[in-house]
Amino acid sequence: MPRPRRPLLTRDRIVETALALIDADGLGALSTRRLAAALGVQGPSLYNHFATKDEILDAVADTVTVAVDTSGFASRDWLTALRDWAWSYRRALTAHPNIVPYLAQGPGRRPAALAMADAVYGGLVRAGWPPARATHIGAALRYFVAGSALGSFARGFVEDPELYAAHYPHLRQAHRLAEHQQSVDEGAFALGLDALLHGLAAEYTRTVDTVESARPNG
Amino acid sequence: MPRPRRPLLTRDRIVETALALIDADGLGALSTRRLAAALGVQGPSLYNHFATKDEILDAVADTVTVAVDTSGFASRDWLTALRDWAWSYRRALTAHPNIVPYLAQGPGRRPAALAMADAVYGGLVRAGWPPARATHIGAALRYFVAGSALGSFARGFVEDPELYAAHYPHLRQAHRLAEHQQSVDEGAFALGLDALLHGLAAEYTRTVDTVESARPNG
DNA sequence: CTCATAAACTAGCGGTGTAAGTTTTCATTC
DNA sequence: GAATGAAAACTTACACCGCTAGTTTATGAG
Repeated sequence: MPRPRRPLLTRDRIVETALALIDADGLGALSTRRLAAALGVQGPSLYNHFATKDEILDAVADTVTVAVDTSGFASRDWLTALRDWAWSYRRALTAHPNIVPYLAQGPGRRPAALAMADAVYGGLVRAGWPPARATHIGAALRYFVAGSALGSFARGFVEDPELYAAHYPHLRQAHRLAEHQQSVDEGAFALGLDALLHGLAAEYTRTVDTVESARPNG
Repeated sequence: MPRPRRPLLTRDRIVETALALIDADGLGALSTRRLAAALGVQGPSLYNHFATKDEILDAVADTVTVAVDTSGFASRDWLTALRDWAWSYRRALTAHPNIVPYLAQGPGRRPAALAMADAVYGGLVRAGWPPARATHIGAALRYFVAGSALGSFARGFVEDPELYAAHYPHLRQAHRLAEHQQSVDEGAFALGLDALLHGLAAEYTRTVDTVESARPNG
């Protein structure tokens, strides 16, 4: 088949289909040939639109990140903004957990990821956090959200009662974690996020408020 | 070459070499053929000692986990034990960051990972946390530690000043993050862990202490 | 001494990412 | 409107991948 009258592929169609395949069968199951087949095309044709497979994955990762809402940093207090962002971030990632290991490596050159980092860091600095602290806070929350979305904690435990009964006395009920996967994973996230933010709020009054009030114009 | 007089391979030697290759060149660069070559052997010979490549990776992941110290749960208060464990866990993972994406998928059937989960959960329950809360706390800390070790936050940002200058005003200094990688990553971890534990301590006095004192024998 | 097992080998299957070169169509310029 | 160069599909091919099957020979147990 030569060049068709109307292109069979577009970058958007490729990314969309790749995400669907990743969601359905996992990151490891995405090959250029399978992706091309799903698009009704031969493998190498993809390279007319992307230079490498990683470039496709970058685009997929960024479309997932686009869904993250950072608008709170423009309109709410920093603590509320942080909480809303963290939940939105988590929702975006858990909607497509299989891409998380790729995405979690950092923003790289992906526009949506960079825009998110920019909004978070900017919001924290504007709220009065010293730059170094703002970096640390953004990183710490990213650690927590990415870790929570990287894989289900609950599904990490095999559903085999005998495995635990023998050698791990406290894990006797671990084989039942999978049943309650969502409530376990989400409950752990909620608890951890609340604790984290509680601790940050205390730190804020301890450092930022103190510094503000010590300044002539504070 | 037929069966040699003394075995060329042992499970330990395979795991050791695999970890060294992963440390040096990344998880993606570990192939059975490259691993075998590093051991002075042909690829398929590995399958006399391990059934699949994943079984090798499981063994590698578990040797990394063995280094994690959970002894605090037997001798210290739960908050100190949690802090010591988290730091030890982080040190073990950051010593071999390339295996973290594999290891972070859950304990599976890996003995060291299960023993760690057992110690943490058991310690928290013994300290008075309700079982569901103990699960959440263990999961939340695992999220945070795994997320922090999954990849450097600092190295996630490209060292290209122009990338940021144009569109991401608050990230103007992001290209310099790599210079301070360790202090950024570790500072973020320290800040986040302190905040998390601070929040958990508050939660403890709010729930567990209250319940204890409300019980007849409290 | 016999013989099943263990531990290496070679050959090969179906799959991978991607480079190279071909063909035809589209869009632009004279 | 003709010429031309880029675009977008194709086929072929390479080097590598995990793993299976079958072969050979040394080992260790009966």
